[in-house]
Amino acid sequence: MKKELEKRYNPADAEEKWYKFWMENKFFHSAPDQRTPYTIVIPPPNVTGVLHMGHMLNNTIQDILVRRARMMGRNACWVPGTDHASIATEAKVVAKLAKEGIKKSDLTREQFLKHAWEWKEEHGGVILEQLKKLGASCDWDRTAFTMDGPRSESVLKVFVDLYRKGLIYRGLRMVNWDPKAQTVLSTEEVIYREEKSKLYYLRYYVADAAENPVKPTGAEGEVLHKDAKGYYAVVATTRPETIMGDTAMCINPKDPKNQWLRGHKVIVPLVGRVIPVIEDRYVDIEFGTGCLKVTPAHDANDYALGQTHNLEIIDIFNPDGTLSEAAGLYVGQDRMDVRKQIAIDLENAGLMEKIEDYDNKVGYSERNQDTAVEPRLCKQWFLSMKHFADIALPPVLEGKIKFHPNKYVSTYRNWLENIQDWCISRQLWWGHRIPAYFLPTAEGEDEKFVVALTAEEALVEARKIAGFESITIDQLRHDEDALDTWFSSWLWPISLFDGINNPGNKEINYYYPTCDLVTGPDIIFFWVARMIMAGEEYQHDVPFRNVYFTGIVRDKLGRKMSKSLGNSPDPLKLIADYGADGVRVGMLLCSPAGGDLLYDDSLPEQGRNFANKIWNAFRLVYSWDVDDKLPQPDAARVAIEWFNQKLSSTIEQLNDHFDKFRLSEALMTVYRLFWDEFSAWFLEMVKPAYQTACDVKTYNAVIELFEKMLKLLHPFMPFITEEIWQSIKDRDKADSLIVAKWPEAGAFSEDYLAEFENVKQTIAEIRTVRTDKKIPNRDAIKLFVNKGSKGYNAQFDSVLAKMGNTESIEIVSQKVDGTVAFMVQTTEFYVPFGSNIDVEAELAKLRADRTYLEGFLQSVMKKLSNEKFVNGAPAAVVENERKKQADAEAKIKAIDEQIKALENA
RNA sequence: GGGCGCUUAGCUCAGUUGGUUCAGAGCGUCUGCCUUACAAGCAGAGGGUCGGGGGUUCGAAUCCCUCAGCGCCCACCA
Repeated sequence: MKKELEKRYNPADAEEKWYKFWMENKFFHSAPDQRTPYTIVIPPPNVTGVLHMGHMLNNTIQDILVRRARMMGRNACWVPGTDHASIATEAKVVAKLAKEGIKKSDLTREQFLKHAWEWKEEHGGVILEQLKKLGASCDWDRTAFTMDGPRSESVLKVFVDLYRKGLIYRGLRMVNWDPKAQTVLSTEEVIYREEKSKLYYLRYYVADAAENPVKPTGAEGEVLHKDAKGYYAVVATTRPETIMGDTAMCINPKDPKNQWLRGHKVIVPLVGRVIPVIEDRYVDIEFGTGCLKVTPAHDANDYALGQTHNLEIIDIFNPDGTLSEAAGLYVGQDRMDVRKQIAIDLENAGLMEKIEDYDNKVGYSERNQDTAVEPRLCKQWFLSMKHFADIALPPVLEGKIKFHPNKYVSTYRNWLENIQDWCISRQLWWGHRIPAYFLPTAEGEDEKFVVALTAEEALVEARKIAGFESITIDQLRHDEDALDTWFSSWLWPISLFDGINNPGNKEINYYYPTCDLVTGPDIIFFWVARMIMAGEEYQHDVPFRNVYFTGIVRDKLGRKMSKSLGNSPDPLKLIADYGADGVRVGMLLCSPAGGDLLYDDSLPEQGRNFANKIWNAFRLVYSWDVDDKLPQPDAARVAIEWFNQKLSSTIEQLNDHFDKFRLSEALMTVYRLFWDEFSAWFLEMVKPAYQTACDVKTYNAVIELFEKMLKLLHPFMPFITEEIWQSIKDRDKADSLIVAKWPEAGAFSEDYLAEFENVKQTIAEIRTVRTDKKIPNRDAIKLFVNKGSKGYNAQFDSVLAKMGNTESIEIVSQKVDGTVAFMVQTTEFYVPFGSNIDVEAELAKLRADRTYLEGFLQSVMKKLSNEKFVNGAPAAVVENERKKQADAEAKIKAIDEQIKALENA
């Protein structure tokens, strides 16, 4: 006895049941074999992160690709994992400790890391559990972590290797300092924001007027400032708090305004330090007053100037952004507070010329967007990028790696062609500790270090250095810094298969290069480009063939989803409300590659409704009784033939969409196929009459077609399709839709399908007549067909009869009295109107149609009477126009006859 | 300042090399239906001079120029 099915699909039970089933049967697991591999590595989410809408979109897409590949017979391997996310995780641990009253600075490295690992164990991997709810078919046996054993070992080995290749070096550079996290950042990690700020004009009095009197040069446009205290220069700055670090003032040698300052010395306001006026063409004559204060320790350009002009460097900040002893003033106060205070003090001292409003760009840490980044002079580890740019550019330009959408190729090239060296050291503990060991050196002596995998190896290296032959391991000081997180991420497609530690092993040989990478364009530099570099360097091959860039998930108003705006829905709640399948469909419905997704609850709702539609189609078929003695109705025979062809044609389109990564369109193609063609047309055509059974031939065909539909739907909606797959007929225990074979497109004829569209149109017209003339659906009608050239084919009569509920279909040669007419292509159909007919309304409609056709005909005639067109256009196009002409003329003639008939009636 | 991209129906987007009635889809809107799979549904309907202007062509949403608006990335203008 068949069980009673719920009227609405209930996702919760099915999702849990089938995910468990897939796991137990190891359908997600992959091991190298004879099949062609299909590999995706997950963009590892932060280990302590939680699922957000961006992950939902990204992982839905990956799962769709993986599931389809699996059904295509590929050995699908989707490797999951998490990222240690050095800076973000360390910040979380620091914050957590702070709540408990523990300061990081009071802990040893070991103590801190213990807390961090505890935190990781507690919160780590939650996000992976959440992905399971979404239906992600990852090979969980392969779950990796960027800081686990094999990955850490890979990172260190690569560091040592690149150092030995001379590509990693240590250098004193102006770097970006995050005073909150107290670490340096790479240039890529700094994001600039436009801000309303102030431009302060400060007075720098001439210091040496006594021995070197100020002499106006008389140059045209010269600007001299003088008051009771003497001559002074005016310097415009956005950062008055840095004047304690000023060691020069700079003018452009060609600036007429400031010629008189040449060779003088000026006094830094408040500070009282006497500094030289230097000249450099770097200074923009047009900006401000043309006078620039030079603070070599706190601005990259000023630093360059300092190098050129041999200026003293005074670092006035502590690592936490407060003023240091070196500043002399405001010591211990925060730089932002000092900015406000010093403006007041300068004003009071009569040293402020004026203050103007100014739009400025300020750099912030990508991870910590409330603290401005401070340029700071530091010794750090760098990776020389020229070599990597050289090897990473060709595969993308030559199309060995394809970007979807393609426009990001320009972005990629632009970045690589202007690449800067990568600062890879971070002043953090949570991360891969840099395998460098410093040797003891005297004060003021240049640092000495060795790079090696372990302290023991470092010792061996160190002892080779003259003067250190008898050094002990305790005397080596392991570098305190950790590596940038991306220095491990860039190895991900290799390190997941242990290709660094075990070059050429079976796994790396089989799975590498991976196939598709799905990620956001915001990490094209951080991650995508660098993976290509690492891939070319260590595998001598690309890490992936295709990169699918997802858009950003925004709210309905186009705002980025964020915690602070509170406009981001909870993904797990969405899954609970709409079902995982519903949410997946919703995410994909309107997200073209590279295009932003404007999320709205109506999207998963549409997905849920679609799931329900599928469910009810199943309920219908499920409810049929089968009678093997019944003959197959002709309508069913025709319907099956038609749908087979329709299906084949759609599979071709669908595969094409997949091949071109047009996933939204792929989904929409299946959506329409199921809803419109399969449900609204096909099932209605084969549906047995009320309380009658279905013949066995039709039933079997319907089940088979339904199965094919389920296969096409499965990548998008894995749960409901598996649920129905398992219920629609008896199966072996381990049979599963997830490993079913993707349907192949059979033969089909475009002409046949087009002809069938005429049948559908005829049925639609009959329905319209029924509605207009208030003829109930249950009343059978007579249908007359005026023999026409196209638009009617008797082979579809059975379908026409069933769907239109006709009692007869009769060929006639002229309009039948007491009928209304409609036209499909050039064929006229007549349906008797039961009761009254509104002649005037009918005439008005016909005349409107006629007017339209007249206009259409005229435009066609215009083309055909144009000799240039007839001679210039391809014959097929011209022929087509002739057909259009004939059709239009035939239609007009028919309408005229109808009008005449009505007028006479 | 440099580079890239976008502008098609109320909304989100398709529209491949110019040429089938090419002006489309989904959603929304409107009308009528609780028809025995599904009201989370069914049957229909309306809606756009393809951002403006100019050009090439027999023919332009599609190619070229120009203007306007929007978005993204890069860049040291204090």
